[in-house]
Amino acid sequence: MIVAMEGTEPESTEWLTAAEMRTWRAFVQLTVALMAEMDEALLESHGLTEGEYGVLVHLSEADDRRLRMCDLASALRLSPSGLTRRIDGLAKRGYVSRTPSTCDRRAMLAVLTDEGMKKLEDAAPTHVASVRRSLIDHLDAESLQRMAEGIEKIQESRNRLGV
Amino acid sequence: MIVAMEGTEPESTEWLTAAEMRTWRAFVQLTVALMAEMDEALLESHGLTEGEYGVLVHLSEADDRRLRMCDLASALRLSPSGLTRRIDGLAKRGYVSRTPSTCDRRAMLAVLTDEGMKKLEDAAPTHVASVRRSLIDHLDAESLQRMAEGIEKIQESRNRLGV
DNA sequence: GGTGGATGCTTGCAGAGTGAAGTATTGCAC
DNA sequence: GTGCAATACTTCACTCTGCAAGCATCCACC
Repeated sequence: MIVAMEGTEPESTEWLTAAEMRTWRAFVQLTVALMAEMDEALLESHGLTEGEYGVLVHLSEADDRRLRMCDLASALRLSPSGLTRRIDGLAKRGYVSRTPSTCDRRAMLAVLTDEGMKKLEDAAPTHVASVRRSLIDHLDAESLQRMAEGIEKIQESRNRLGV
Repeated sequence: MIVAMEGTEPESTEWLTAAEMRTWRAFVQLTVALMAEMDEALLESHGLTEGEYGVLVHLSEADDRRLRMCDLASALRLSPSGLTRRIDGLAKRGYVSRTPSTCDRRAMLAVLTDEGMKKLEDAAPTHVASVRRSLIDHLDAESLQRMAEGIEKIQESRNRLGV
């Protein structure tokens, strides 16, 4: 493969060693599979996409169960228009409502309704079970710990370098 | 948060501990950021999406630089129609061509053109650099090794259980 | 206290993906 | 060999997303 070196020396800054390449590919493959499984499980059992579930989770954790659209959008890494439409869908089903902000009349607040909270409480066990079944149950405590450390290390380093 | 337990006991099969929850969230957050960075870097510098790059990579590694559409689709985890359109785009730019299979007249083969191969060789360093800059350079050799082991372990276990 | 740039949201449009339907071909059962 | 299910691909209709444009509001500066 054209991006992998034959040797195993890690000092190159240009190419990936074969081992690094394998790891990268495995990582990508795993994450794609994981996300697909999460999504399917939740959609099938509760009619929610992972994206919609994410909205409910974020709102449930916010003060007063409400967030400004723009804050929610950046938390979900979604464009403003993307969020508008996602909230449209959730609002139509009664899980979220919109309220204009009193302090900034430009802003809209997305509010988790009681029905939405109920839906979230309903769906959460399915989501958690998926996370367990797809990922966590495949690691013993020590490996899990190490993976967590690795992820933390990456995030730290990335944040430090401002990526 | 409604899916995280307060304690740290790992024995529950229903809920996630707070630590597990943190790890899961960090993982998701990291992967989303990573994929976005990869995609942006490649698109900006070479006008290829990660998906299109994937097509070129797979074809470049295949015998005779060609693959049946259906095999390519499953390798890329893409629906048949999705692949048709993606190949349309690459064919329009001359990187891939289509040839009917001689042995099975239902099948079409996607073939990597010389121009496509050149494009791939051109784009690969960018992709590799992204992988380094976004992920691999943030880990020392030992941590990288551990992460790789963890991913392998997960995949093994998942395969064994037929997930 | 105006005014101009920044900010927040929605809408129109375009791109990429999926699933179902349609067509062509294969291959197994009989 | 004939019939029929399975397979391979494309097209169509739809969804989801982002960008650009448009409108309302805010804020900072004169």
